[in-house]
Amino acid sequence: MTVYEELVARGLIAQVTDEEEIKELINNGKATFYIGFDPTADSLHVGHFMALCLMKRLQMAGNKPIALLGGGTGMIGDPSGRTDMRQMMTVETINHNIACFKEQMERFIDFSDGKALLVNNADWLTQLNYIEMLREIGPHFSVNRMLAAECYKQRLEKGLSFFEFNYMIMQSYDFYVLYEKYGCNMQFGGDDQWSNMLGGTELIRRKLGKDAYAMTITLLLNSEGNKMGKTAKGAVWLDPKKTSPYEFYQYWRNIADADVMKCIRMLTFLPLEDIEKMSSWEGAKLNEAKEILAYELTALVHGEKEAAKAKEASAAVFSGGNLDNAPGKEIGQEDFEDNSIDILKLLVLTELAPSRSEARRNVEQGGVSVNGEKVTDISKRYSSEELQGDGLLLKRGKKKFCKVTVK
RNA sequence: GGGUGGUUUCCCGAGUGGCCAAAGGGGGCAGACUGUAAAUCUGUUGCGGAUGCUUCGGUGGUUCGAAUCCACCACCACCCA
Repeated sequence: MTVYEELVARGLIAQVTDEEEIKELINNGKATFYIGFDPTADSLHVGHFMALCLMKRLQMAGNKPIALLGGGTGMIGDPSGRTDMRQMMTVETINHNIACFKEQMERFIDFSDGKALLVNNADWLTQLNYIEMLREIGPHFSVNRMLAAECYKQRLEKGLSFFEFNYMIMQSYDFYVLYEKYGCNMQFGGDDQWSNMLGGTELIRRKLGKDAYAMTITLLLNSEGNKMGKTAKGAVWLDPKKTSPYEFYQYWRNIADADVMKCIRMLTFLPLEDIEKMSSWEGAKLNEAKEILAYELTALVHGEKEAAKAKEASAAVFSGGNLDNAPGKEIGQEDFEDNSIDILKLLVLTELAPSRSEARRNVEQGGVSVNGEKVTDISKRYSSEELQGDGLLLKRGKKKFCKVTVK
């Protein structure tokens, strides 16, 4: 099976500019392609992860990836598919984020010996001279056409500033620069990037009379049509300090039935034959698929060891067993009053509840238990002796646990 | 530059002087049911143990009392230039 066929089979490809050409290039390792990452946060998330996996797949097939960090484009912010403007970031924040991205990317992609490149578009975008720039590439863009682009639709109703409108031009210019500098002949990106990417291929054609190609990756949506990898509290991060391996594992373990197979197909590296076998699983059996998905992804992102720990902790917490790896929290002597601590404070300290009010509600509604026993008294206190040794296993709701011990 | 409309709690959106911590919906959380799924039903959803405290773009003002009235400022949308 060729790489291209595999990508199709996994449902990763959304749109392509020229299917035959792209097949030919990537199947034969002749593509030099780039994917852009704007440094919008201090960690990559699941959406980026898909892009990185794609890079890896193509790299394994002999193609050369370029990871483009958006130190320049990040100064503007992509308005595609958004209803409001992104918050402008300071240069310091952008640089910090870039450093974080770099570190995480190096764990996935092999950048040694020029097998892949890591570049920052701030290197050329910030050097541009406004007038020169306008004369050089301005004539190649039609405002009429830009406005017709799907990605601006929402913004044309809510308002789009000239500032953001330029994003597409910057991204197109990136592609052009990379083509000239590194012979980059292909761009990949999320499906929401389609318009921006076409801008690039068109600019290259108009300026250089050469063909370049673009391909978008299917956005990972759940059965309700929302982007995956997002929780009420925000994104599911790849940085273990922001989303612990346990939380990461749990996110995938709790996925909806309708989405499991799609995720396994799109996100894991399991062979397609194995995935085929799983696709007939139904009902409770699907739970096994969820375990596999959670384990595989956690292993890819955090390593086998962390994945095994997360799996064990989950098993322990949900069906009994060794709790050593369960999420835990140590509290200090200073948190005690008269050598004891009340249940609400424990819930807040362990971050199982965001505030005492919320914690109180949880207790009142019968959602809190300690060492398996339901707690209904909001003024219940625990002495520091009770927290010695193995500590207490606090549980809020069905899925949130924390083992509290004293320092 | 001129005009009109707007800015409400996580989001949408009601509220136009006291009965407002603020309707309704979405989302979240908890409970029941289950398979750590979905659907459904119930409760809950600013902070605080409580008398209470802090919120309705910002700043001042009117009033016994303001999310609601006035002034100025900021931001946004639409229309006219």
